[in-house]
Amino acid sequence: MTLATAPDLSTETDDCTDVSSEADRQRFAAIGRALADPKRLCVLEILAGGERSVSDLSREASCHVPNMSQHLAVLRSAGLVETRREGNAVLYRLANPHVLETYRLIQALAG
Amino acid sequence: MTLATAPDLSTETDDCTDVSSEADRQRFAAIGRALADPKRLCVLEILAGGERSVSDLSREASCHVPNMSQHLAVLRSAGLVETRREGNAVLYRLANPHVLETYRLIQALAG
DNA sequence: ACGCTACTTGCGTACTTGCGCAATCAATGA
DNA sequence: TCATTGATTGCGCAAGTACGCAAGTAGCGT
Repeated sequence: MTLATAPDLSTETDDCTDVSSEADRQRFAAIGRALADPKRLCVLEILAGGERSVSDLSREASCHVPNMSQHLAVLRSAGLVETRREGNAVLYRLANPHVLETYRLIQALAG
Repeated sequence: MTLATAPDLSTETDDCTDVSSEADRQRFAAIGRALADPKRLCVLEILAGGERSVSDLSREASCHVPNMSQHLAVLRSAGLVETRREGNAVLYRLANPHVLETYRLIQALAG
């Protein structure tokens, strides 16, 4: 019906004509959701400058600590950031360089 | 307070210590939101194989046409897909190669 | 004009998310 | 042990989102 080039990629177990399973797409979407909030993107930008505590982050992103903690939980469960404790403080950092790379690409898309 | 490397990037007009303005992050987040749904990711995968009509897409992604139309509207307003009319049909395609590249990176992140 | 097919929009409902606030947990120091 | 600082969790509400269904719009053929 379309004149489209075609469905070449086959051998799929799923409804969708392509590479990923629905479960996979669910995981990818979770990452999308983590990247779907300006405050969380702000956090990524700050963390690009290095490890920060929750209170640092909430100060620099101007939001209340509990709210920041929730945003960080989203980022963490998406695997975009990791933590370590240092005494009283919990320090957050980017999980790996791909995170920033992905964010840069999104910025380019919005360009 | 942290031992973190520091706030080097300065000269910002904004609350956040980094490169983007809040308005920019809002636009980036809109792209994140567009990527935050499995069905929309499915659409991107299908469109990676070439232009498709709305009814093609809804069949291949197994969802009802009006629902698909709404998902496509989200993708379109995020600038991820573009359309052209061909007679009765509206054909959707990826707006540019960066879209797929970004999606691949997200998949890698989820890896 | 009509009907037909393809797509979009509007509306109601169920579900999810972001946020502030209060309460709680965790680590340190007196 | 108790107080203090730092972070997380639970709760309630407002706002946003996904979906199905019905209604509306757009192009094509008769």
